[in-house]
Amino acid sequence: RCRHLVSGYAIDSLSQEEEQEKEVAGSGGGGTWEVVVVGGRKKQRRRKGQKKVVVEVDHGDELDGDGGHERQREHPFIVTEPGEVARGKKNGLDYLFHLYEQCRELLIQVQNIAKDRGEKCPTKVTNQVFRYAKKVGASYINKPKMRHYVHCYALQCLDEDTSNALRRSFKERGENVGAWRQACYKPLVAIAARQGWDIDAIFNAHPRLAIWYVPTKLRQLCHAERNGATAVPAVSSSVSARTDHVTF
Amino acid sequence: RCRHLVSGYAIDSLSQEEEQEKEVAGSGGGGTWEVVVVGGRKKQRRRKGQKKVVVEVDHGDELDGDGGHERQREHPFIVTEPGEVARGKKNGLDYLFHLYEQCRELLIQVQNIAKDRGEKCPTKVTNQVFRYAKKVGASYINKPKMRHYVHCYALQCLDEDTSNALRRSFKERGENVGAWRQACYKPLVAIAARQGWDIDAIFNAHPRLAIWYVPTKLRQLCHAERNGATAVPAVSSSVSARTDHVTF
DNA sequence: AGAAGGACCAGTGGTCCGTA
DNA sequence: AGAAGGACCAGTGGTCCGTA
Repeated sequence: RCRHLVSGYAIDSLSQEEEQEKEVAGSGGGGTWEVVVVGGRKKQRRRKGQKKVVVEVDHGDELDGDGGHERQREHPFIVTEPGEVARGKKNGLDYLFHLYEQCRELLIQVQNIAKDRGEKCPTKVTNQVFRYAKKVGASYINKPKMRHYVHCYALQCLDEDTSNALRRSFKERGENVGAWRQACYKPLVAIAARQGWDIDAIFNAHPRLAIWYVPTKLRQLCHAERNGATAVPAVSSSVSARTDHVTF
Repeated sequence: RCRHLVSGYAIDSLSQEEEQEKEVAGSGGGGTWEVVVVGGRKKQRRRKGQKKVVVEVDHGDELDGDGGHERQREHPFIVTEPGEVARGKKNGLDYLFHLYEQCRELLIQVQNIAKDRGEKCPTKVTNQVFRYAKKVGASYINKPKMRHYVHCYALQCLDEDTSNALRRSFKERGENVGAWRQACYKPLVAIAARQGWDIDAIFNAHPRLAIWYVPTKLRQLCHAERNGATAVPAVSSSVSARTDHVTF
């Protein structure tokens, strides 16, 4: 239950490669730790319609004869009930929420360092915090994952009973994580409706939630729901595809 | 005294070129307006040690046969007493401070638009605000200028008497704007000292100042002054040159 | 020499899509 | 098919330095 978090902070910058050896992967919701290092290499991806020439650079056999190691991916999440430990190569939702608490601790450390140095002090979980997470060995924390599930954590913060009920219901029905994640939007929009639709204010009023950016899609859903129940695209499909872009 | 500010807001994006015709330059501190359009073109600058090949692209004789116009630069600031109107091709410090108030109004407009659209709402004067300023014709507002004098405006907000006294003193001694600007740091650091050194908190506590980012140099001076009066580099020289960079 | 501001650049927020 | 996350990209904060 008590997660390991490398404490203290080192002083100099650190490349991603330097991290590759000390891999730590969280397991279920329990206290187990697996340390895994696996081989293999990745290729660059190519962006759609990017047409640009990609030069394949081979980093193999460089100075460090040791060769590269590939970081093991975290086990996928499954829908678990509150308190339930995921079995097999899966992680449960208590563990997911725990990662958000860990990010908060990391942010606090980053803030303290910044204050000490007289530098500007982040109030949100920024890239700097994710970089710091890597640096102190919490390499299982990454931006795309944390941003992906922010609204799920928001529901957990703002209405734990509803969050728990949703988990039980989706587990019972054998739904996958993606379906559960989608379903988290609706009760949040309902909360926003009760509180005057200001989702930013709702996030900022909650001490653990205030450090997270409001996810774009949640913001859009609140906006759409407020402006007439007309043509509200059920929480399933992508709102962003329908967004008119009008800027200055 | 009552400055013109284009009201209402247009809907689509606007390139910089489209702005070039409706140039409005503020004059002194009075109510005069000069509308100036002058000819000429600029070249790209080349960055120091950049060695990269620069392709000169000629945009002349494009669709709009009218040809390009060059924006007239704003008149330089001179040190004026409170209430004093700058004469000749100069702008006074009341006008400088007025620009900060105008930025605040522009930010409020940008915020209202964002709220209407359900988009994220800036709390500070961001690039978006400067872009909006250009769009509504306030092309005499630009980021480098506003950032350059933020701490001078901060002093004006936080201690108007000291700010006024400093202006009178520097005018009397015939000092130029740069010297006055430098001198604004010291009383600000003194204010910070009295209030526990938290310059961010000081900015945020003031309604008109809270929308401005704390300037790097002011932050550094506060930090240096707090950490022992030892080796504090008189406000004159660059602090940034002495800054150790230690990041993650 | 003193000053205004176009334009650059490192690092951000946001998330796509090649990967497993 | 479902999911994790490396890596990309448009637009940011910050300010240098070519310009007048």
